[in-house]
Amino acid sequence: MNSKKNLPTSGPLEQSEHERVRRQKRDQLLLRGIDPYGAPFPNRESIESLKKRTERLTPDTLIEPAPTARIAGRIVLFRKFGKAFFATVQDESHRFQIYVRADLLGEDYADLADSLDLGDIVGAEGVFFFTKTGEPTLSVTSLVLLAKSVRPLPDKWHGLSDQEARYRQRYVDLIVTPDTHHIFVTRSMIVRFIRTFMDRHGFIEVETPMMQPTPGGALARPFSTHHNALDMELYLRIAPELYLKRLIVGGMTRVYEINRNFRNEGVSTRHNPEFTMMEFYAAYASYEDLMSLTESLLSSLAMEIHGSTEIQFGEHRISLAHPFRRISYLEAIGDAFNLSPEDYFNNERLIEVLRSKNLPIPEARPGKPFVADLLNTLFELAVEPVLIQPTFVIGYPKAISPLARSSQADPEITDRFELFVGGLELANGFNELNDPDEQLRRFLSQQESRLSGDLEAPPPDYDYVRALEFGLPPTAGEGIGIDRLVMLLTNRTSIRDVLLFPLLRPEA
RNA sequence: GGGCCGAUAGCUCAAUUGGCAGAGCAGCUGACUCUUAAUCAGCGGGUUGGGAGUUCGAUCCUCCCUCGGCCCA
Repeated sequence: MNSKKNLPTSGPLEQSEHERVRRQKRDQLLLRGIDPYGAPFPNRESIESLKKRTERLTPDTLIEPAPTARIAGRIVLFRKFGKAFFATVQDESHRFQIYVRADLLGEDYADLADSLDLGDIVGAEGVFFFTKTGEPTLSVTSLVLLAKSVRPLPDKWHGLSDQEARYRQRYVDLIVTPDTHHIFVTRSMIVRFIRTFMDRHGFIEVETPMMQPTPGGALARPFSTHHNALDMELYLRIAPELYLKRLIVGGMTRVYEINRNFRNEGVSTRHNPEFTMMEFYAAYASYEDLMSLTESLLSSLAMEIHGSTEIQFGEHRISLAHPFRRISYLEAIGDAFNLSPEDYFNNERLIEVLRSKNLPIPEARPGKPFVADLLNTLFELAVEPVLIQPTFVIGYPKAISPLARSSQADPEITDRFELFVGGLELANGFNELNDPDEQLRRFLSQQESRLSGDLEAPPPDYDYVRALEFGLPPTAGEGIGIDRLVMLLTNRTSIRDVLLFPLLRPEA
């Protein structure tokens, strides 16, 4: 039996000496009639606002009466003297120094000063002044403890560098890592900008089911769950696609949705089981229109976030100025491997190339065109990694694009594009299939793959076919991976750095 | 799924052919009413991720497990 288990504790977690000391301080405060988890602190001014309000003052121009202020935040630095102390208070990512003197606080000083710790949350009221060294400071006339922190913060200088701890205890990471706070503020700005952009372009934002009786709109394994009252199986959506197109049938001409998709797949620096996508559909438009819209969105977004269309991503300098480069899928592969057009769909030739480059040969999968996997392997290994500057890949063969509409000019090619930036697949768009009979045939063919073991093939959605039978106008649709876009614009190579709470295994 | 790397005090990190596990910050005690990573003096703090093996002796070597990071698939 661990001796620590015998010590007083309010929870199941073991306590360090630090915690025991802090809990004792907290209990002392209670005995003196001070609530360590104080009341609300109304009419508080943010430190950001206080700094803005006083930023033009200098020690020479500060005249009586000096401004007063009422702020609140967490003590992140603490410099104590005999009967006075300086503390740095943090509110959001902003910091302000307060100066607390026994002779100004009277009896309150002794009660509080001895029991304050780094990490405590306080409210302070006082008068603005400059110290000898010119630091803007609040001379405190009233100080209240708003929340006692009974766990010590990480090293005030080194912060939290253990990646695992930063993901698992994001609350601590946010307190001590200004960069982390900044990423999520930026993420919010990005999403807000996209919404405004889409609204300005005549799209309306909609919300469609996250729980679907028939998962569809992508090739991926879904998460499943159960609805008790209706006693039915439901699936967390892998894409909103089929619902959004139903809305186009219903007469909405431009819709978008920014929300989570769920795919029951592995976790990596580029994949999280739940991730955020924007999907949007425009009736009467073509995938060419969507490419233009995407170029415009990305370059104006870069201007908004960075004040420039030039951004840094890892070792690369990337220009998001439009237009973006366009290349053909097959030609890109052909160029990389010195193939002639008659080799493009020749399985033996493609396998030969893979062998010669010592690349893995994919296994044939039931119900899936083998050539698609061969081409994709070549594409992913030789083409994607070098697509650093924004590039639209177009001209995808029908064999690897089961959801897209065939081109009128060349039935073997689809009217589809994918956008790559910094080696990341960022967007995927195409002209939508609107022939209900062809749609049904593709559903049934996918059903066959499904029955022969392809767990990524979705089941037929007969209601969607019925919707198409009422008539879907020619429509172009696109999905943009929001997490990857945030990675790009915040220069992060792991998706976990742009998710507040990435999925991790349970703690040991 | 595979390879490499990592897990030591609350945090950041040391250490030992295999021989009492150390520092800085944080904490505690004391001094100090203009500091800003405050300073000065003193003190306490460890199941070295978990388990097994080898050994007189394991934080260190071997094996298994857990969690994470990076790369590959």
